[in-house]
Formats: sequence, C-alpha cells, structure tokens
Amino acid sequence: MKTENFLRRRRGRQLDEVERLAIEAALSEPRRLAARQTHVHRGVTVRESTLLLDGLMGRYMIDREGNRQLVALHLPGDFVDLHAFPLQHLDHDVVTLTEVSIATVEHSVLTSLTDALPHLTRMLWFSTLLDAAMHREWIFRLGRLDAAGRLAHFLCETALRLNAIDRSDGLRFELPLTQRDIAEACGLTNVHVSRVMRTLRTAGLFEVDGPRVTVLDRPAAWRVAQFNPQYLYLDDGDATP
Amino acid sequence: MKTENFLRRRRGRQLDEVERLAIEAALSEPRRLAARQTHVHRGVTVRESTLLLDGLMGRYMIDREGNRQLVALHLPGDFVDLHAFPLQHLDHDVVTLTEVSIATVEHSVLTSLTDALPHLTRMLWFSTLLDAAMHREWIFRLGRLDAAGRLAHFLCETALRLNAIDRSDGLRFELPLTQRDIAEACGLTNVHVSRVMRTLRTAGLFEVDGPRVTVLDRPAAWRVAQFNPQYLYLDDGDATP
DNA sequence: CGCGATATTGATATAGATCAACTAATGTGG
DNA sequence: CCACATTAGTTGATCTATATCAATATCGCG
Repeated sequence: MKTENFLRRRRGRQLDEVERLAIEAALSEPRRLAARQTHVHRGVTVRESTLLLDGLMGRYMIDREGNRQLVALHLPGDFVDLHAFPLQHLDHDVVTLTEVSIATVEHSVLTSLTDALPHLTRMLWFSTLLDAAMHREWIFRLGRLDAAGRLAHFLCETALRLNAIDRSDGLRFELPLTQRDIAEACGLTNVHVSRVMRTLRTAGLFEVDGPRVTVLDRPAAWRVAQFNPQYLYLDDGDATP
Repeated sequence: MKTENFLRRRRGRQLDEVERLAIEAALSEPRRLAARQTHVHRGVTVRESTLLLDGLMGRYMIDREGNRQLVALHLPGDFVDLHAFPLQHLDHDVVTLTEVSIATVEHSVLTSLTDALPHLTRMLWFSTLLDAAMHREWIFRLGRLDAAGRLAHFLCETALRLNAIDRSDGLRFELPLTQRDIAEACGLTNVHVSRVMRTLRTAGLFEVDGPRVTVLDRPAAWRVAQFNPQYLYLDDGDATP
C-alpha cells in the first residue's frame, strides 16, 4: 500500500476505496534514491510528481553565495512536489536528505484523475495546502521566535508529524539530520544550533543523542516554541499537550 | 467584472469564458469593509471564501505577547482565503489593512463548481499554490536576508504584483502601509525599518514619500534583495530586470 | 589506524532590538 | 478655529542575540 501514509491521521480527509485504488494504480513501482541528491531542479518543467514512501526529503531556496534555506522537510507519506502539478515548474530545488524510497505519478495521469474524481482532487489540493500552512508557521518561526524557540518549534512539529505516521510516540523519534541541516531550516548557523541545542538539553526540554531525539518536557517545549499544532490539521488526540 | 484581476498576467492560466462566468455568477455583490478589521478569525469554521476587489488585506500569525507576523499581503484580484475551502478553518487571522471592497463565494457553491469544472478547479488550486510559492520566498527572505535585503525584497515583490494588476508601471506605486506593517512583514522592528529605509533611500535604490514608493534603481534593488521573480509565475516581459 | 565529516568550545564582532525622547502630521471636540 | 490627543516617523544611546572566525574534539568508516 504505497499510499498508506498519505493524509494519514489528518482530520476527516480520508480517501475512499475508489480514490485510493486510482492513485495506487497511477503510482510507479517504488524506486530508491541515494542520500543528498537533487531530485528536482528549480525552473525545470516537471512531468511527474513524487510520493515519498520512506526516508527524508527537503525543499531548498539557495542564495547568491550558495547558502541554503530549507523551506520544507518531507516525511514518508508526503506528496513532495505535487505543487509542480498545477505550477508546472518549481521555484526551488527538491533534495533527498537520506536514502529514500519513492513512487511517482505522471502529470498526464493526474490530469485524468482530477478530471474524473473531484473529491480526490480536493484531497490532493488539501495536501498541498497543508504544506502552505506549514510554510506559514515557518514564516512565523523565523520572523518572531529566537533561536531556542525556533529549534524547539522545529522539533515539536517534527515529533507530531512523525507521530501521525507511526514513526514516533510523539516524544521519541529518529531524526537523521545534521546540525547544519537544522540550521538551514531555522535560519541559524550550525555553530549556534550546537550551542542552543545544549541549552535546550540542560534545561531538560529535549534529549538529543545523535539522531535520536526525545521530548522530555512537552509542555515546556511547546511553551518556548509557542507551539500550537492546529495548523497540522491532525486528528484530535494527536494534538493535545 | 469582479474577476478581472484574478490570475491576471499569470503565465498561461487564463480562465475560459464558461469558467469565468461560472465564478462571476457564484460571487456575491461587492461589499465594503472598513480598514483594520479582522475578517476571518483563526480556528473558526468558514463557509465562504473572499475575493479581494480593491484595497489591501493581510494574513497574520500572532505570538503569545501579541506580536504579529504578517505571512501574506493580499492585493486586488487575490482570492484571499480560498485556502479555507479545502482546509475548512484557517490557522491564522485575515485582516483588512485599508478600506476594501470584496465579494464572497459560498463553499457549497465552490464544491459544485469544482465537481463540474475540473480545469477551473486546477486554476483555483494554482492560485493557492501561488500563495504557497510566495510563502516560501518569505521564508527565504526571513531566513537568509539582512534587513536591507528583506525590505528591498518586499518592495520588489510588491512592485511586480501591483504591476500585474495595472496598479503600477513596475517602478512606481502606492503602498498605504505603515512602517509597523512592513516591520511585521519582514520580522523587524518599526524603528529598524525606519533606519534601513533611509539607507535604501540614500543609496538611491528607492524613493519613499509617504505611501508613494518609487524603485529608482531596479537592478541594484534586485541585487540586494537577491530577487528572482520566477516564483510569481508572471507573463514573460513582466519579469525581466 | 587515520581521514573526512560533524560537533563543540572560545574569543570577538556586529546587526538589530530596546528604551526613550522628540517631531510631524492628522484628527477631534469644545 | 484652536487646544489637545493620537498616530506615525525619526534619531540617539545602549544592550544583546547571533554571526563569524578559529581551534579542538569526536565519530563513523574504509
């Protein structure tokens, strides 16, 4: 079931059997991609979209000096570049962060599917707007939070998203990112991430042991992050402190 | 023609006559709203979406101390809260910045329209993804640019967006925002906006006279802003330095 | 074992925040 | 029409969070 994690535990957004089978049929066989490869280059017309089955991917904007800003982190079940279906080409790069497994759908097939199945279209639309909602939260994070708040916010968000796909109990999870990756997500330097991570650790909010992250004090973490998971549109029960 | 500015000058995204008439018929009579009113409150289930006909609106996230972060600025022709159609409720507030004129569509009508007109659905979808593309650019702006770059970027973006709806020649335009508004968009304080605006003025990049903004040196402005308008998906010709 | 990538720590520099005073413009009620 | 209040913008002085630069430590791995 390649779509098992797609829209998983998103409040009231289940696909019916016909819709799910239609997408499953449209998806290519799973493929593996190595870590740290650019999968979609900005500006290039794309003719298929990618469903992430396993591993992590990211979307990047790059400045003149080559500094990268992560604008989205993608987890299994995310339709990574579905944006490219209405947009036709992307304004940013899509990159693998770990080794990943993906399946793809041709845009021509998506056009047929969306011609025939309007409710499915709205669910696909919804999934891209979930990305937009996360974008907005990232804008808030960068515009209004200090370094500790940004890191805590990033970790709280990731914890709940992984929980929704049963990759976490909401507190403990694997996050195979470097501090540089996290810095690129949070608009900080890797040096400062290292320092602030330690203060979060010594404050008893998080435990970080390599890629293994544990939320030790969720209420306190949510407080410094000013975290309110409403924007993730999760099932009730996954989104209470 | 209430939809005259909707998707105006967006490369290859015109509505056909049937689609345009369908939306026109679905739109309410224009209404006026006073400046600085919250039009949609976060979390409240909304049953209609708003097309902005004239004036400026914004979308805000608010932190614990009441500091606001603008996450989107909306101009005439924008379907301000179309996101709420698939999402059902918003994770942020929608506010009028000036006196505005709006027309609304019931979500129930949008459901019928999108059941019947798949291409129209994809165009509506596209328009929300344009917002998402702008969100990403704002993440980049906040994460990777300094204050001068952020202000220049904000002004360059606004210049081109206003140009697309014939409210500017791409260089000169009215922007009835306070420095506090701009600060809330760019993750800065109003004091710092004041100072950096002056440096942009003395550097000969912009002239700002109350709400009247002129881009004096567009190549230089684009350079400090690291501005690349690809993400606005404008007609060719509107997007060349 | 040794090498490249990652993380940590220290010293210093700086962009932007904060606090406060002042000015200019706009509006309001008597 | 004036006195006064309100809002927006400007300028200055100081403070602080984060960047930058540089050295060292640690880890995974061929």
